[in-house]
Amino acid sequence: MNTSSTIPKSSGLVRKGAWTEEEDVLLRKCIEKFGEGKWHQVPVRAGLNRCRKSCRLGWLNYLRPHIKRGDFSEDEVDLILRLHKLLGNRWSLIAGRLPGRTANDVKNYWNTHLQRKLIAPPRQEIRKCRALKITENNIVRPRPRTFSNNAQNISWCSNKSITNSTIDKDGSNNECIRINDKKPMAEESRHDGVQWWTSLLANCNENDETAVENMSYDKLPSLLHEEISPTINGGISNCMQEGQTGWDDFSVDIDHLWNLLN
DNA sequence: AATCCTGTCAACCGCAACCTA
DNA sequence: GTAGGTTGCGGTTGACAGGAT
Repeated sequence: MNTSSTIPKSSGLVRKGAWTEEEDVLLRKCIEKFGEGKWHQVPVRAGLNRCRKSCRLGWLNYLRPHIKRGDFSEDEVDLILRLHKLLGNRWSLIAGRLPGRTANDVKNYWNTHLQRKLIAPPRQEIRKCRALKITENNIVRPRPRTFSNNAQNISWCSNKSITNSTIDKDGSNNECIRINDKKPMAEESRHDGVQWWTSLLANCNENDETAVENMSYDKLPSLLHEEISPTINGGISNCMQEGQTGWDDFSVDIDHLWNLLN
């Protein structure tokens, strides 16, 4: 972030481009004083000639405490692969499971290191890949959002009240989520959420139990075939139900997922 | 030594979801 | 119900560094 040597680009009144050390200090002081959030006020409060997005990004990706820099460990890479297989490009969710890593970091790492490996494996491995049976995997795409107190009665996605789901397989062997339209108690719903993850993982493991256990090229093709299922998108909303007010609650379910992954 | 090529990553942009009046 | 404002996400871009030629 501190690349004051670079020539700042400017368009109109709002500064763009790399942040200077001085700007970093101003932003840090502002956040320390007023806390995170209210990003539209941050540029004024901090005395920065930056747009609120730039301020937010600067804080979240670089100035926030405990940001981890440097190479990803094997464990981290393994986890990224597992979660990406499960969640798709939900970088913020994946980053949420990697302490000190930001969504931008994870996304960049995926695009530069992992995606390249997936798309262009070494020639000698291509033949191996072809020989493998390729299975399709559905990707869960929860839409992370913040929820106010008012929002707790709102279904996570805009679908009707979806409360219980099971993973099902139709005749074509495509997995889908069957939504049952009933309203469980809060505890029940959380349990359902855990069950949902459990079922999902069980299904994933059924397809290729060790596909992401060992990061080798001959295991990668199955990761390439990801389909986004809108029904799954609805299904995951089951994880957040009555009495669950936001991602804090959801993270509990993610914790279960985490345990299941390990 | 100069130039080109490629990889990396910080930062920006557009957009959908959400909030509030 | 809705319009305007805000937030956060993911995709993309562009500057820079280092290696190859």
